[in-house]
Amino acid sequence: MLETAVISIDHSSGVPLYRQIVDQVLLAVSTGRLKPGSRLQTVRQLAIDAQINPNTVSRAYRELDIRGFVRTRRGTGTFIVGDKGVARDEARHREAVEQFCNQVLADAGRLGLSLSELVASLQDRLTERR
Amino acid sequence: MLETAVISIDHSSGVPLYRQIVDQVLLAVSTGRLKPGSRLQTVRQLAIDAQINPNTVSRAYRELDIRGFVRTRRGTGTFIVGDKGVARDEARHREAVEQFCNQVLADAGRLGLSLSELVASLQDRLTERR
DNA sequence: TGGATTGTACTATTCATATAGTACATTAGC
DNA sequence: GCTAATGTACTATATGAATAGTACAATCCA
Repeated sequence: MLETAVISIDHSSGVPLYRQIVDQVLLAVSTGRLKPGSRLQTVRQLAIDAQINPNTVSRAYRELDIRGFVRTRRGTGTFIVGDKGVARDEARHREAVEQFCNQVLADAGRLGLSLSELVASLQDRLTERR
Repeated sequence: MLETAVISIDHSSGVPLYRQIVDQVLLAVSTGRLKPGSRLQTVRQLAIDAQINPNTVSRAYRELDIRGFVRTRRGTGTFIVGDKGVARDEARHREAVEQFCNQVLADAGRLGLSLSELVASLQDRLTERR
């Protein structure tokens, strides 16, 4: 039971749930947060945690399996595959940052927060950190 | 024809198209990129540019109209509304920014994205503007 | 006045997504 | 072998989103 809760679902983002799962696992792999052999949450557990249907989780895991990033075994669980995990993929990582920022901006826009004040606030935290 | 193409659609993001439009307009308003009186692209033009259906654009504009951010007039176009900027509570606003940033940092952390690269990416967008 | 432009309404259709519910298959471990 | 846990298959259903197509309404402008 070493699996960490890497996956969190945003029900209001508009992004398909199964896709949020896939994306987050891929990202976690590319950042090294999930290493080969790491065990994902069980289908049922993630379904409970994220308050979604087990079928939806299963679908996401199956897609990851097909794409070769995880290996799934009935009765056992779903695990990150050994050497598919290629050392941190820089391109993918940059893409992830881009997408994440896009989402942040969209959310901010909805809340009426401006880009400049976000940057300012985040920057403060950068300098604060020692 | 002074409207600038503020809106770009990502067909592969999973985010509903009409929602991308709404979000981007809100963001552009909050950053001052779109000012009161600015004219949005026409329904048909944006539909062509973004390669989507005019109905989808219309739906987005209608939502923005209902929420009071734009004013739409047949035969004329769709324009950013004057003072939706409501005199705002600065303290409350700063608090909102703080909370939002906390959430962003939590999400980023879970995904394995560092604060510094986020700030860098967001900063790029600040200077990109024109 | 008349035509061009703009946004809207409406119906129908297609597709993806998510869900519920049930049953089953595989594996681990006692 | 038995049981619990795991993932899977299947059917059915509901909903949202996007599209196509057509017609219409309001406005502007020459």
